[in-house]
Amino acid sequence: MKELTKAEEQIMRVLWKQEKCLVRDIINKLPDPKPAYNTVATFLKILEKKGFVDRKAIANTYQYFPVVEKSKYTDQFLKGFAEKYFDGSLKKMMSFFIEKNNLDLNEFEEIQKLLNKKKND
Amino acid sequence: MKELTKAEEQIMRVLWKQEKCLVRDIINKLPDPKPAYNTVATFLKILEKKGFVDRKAIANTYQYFPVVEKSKYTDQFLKGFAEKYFDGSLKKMMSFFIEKNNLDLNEFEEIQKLLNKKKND
DNA sequence: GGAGTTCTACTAAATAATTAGTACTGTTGT
DNA sequence: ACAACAGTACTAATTATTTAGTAGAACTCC
Repeated sequence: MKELTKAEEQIMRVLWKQEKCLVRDIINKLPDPKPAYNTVATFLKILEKKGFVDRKAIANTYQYFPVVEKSKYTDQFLKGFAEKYFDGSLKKMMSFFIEKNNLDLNEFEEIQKLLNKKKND
Repeated sequence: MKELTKAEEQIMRVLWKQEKCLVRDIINKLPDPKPAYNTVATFLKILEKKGFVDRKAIANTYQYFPVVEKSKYTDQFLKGFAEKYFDGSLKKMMSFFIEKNNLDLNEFEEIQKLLNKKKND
């Protein structure tokens, strides 16, 4: 799976949220200043070539939709990040979160519950 | 704090590991194909301007060292990532790890221990 | 049935990131 | 003192990324 550049990523994030979109829909979801229609169309073409999106002819236009799942992308990305910054250890990365970021008590407990559940699988 | 581009990041990672380096040391640590001396020197200049590194005259050359801590950078980076992909919720991001990645039993327990310790602070 | 509108394909301009050359400065060993 | 070497500053070439224009196809609605 290739990497996404920043602009490509922004469009993928819209697509992941909406599941399927016309070019116009994507523009509407993007923050101001809105890019030109063709700018978005160009990125969709790039993303299609990279294998991140596909499209379906519908009425007199195309509907675009993600081919790579968001969770697959984030998973790979975070693993890559752990590789680079935490000796490839997800445990170290999680420990870093726990140490560094103040989760509130509820959140701690929810995570613990989840851990217990997982542990018994 | 600014963002690092890929090439800049690679140099920072050497610097974070070594703490202080001459240009030559950095080149030695980089994987083949090794970049030209001047390539590295250029990036160090950029990084200096961006406020990520500083340098000290030593003997007849300069010694470079990081000014931004690695943990500060990763922390900010991961928060930004959580922002974009997990509605800003670190808890969601951690849950994602737990669901997705198979930590082994030991790792689970270590994380739990850490959580307990933190909870009682 | 043609003026206006909407979309696509193709292309290209603008900007950012990456890589390294050249010229100069100072150091070293003889 | 000076040839050979190492480092630095300045500059420039190359490539990747971002942005959007232009031309043409197709539909739309008097």
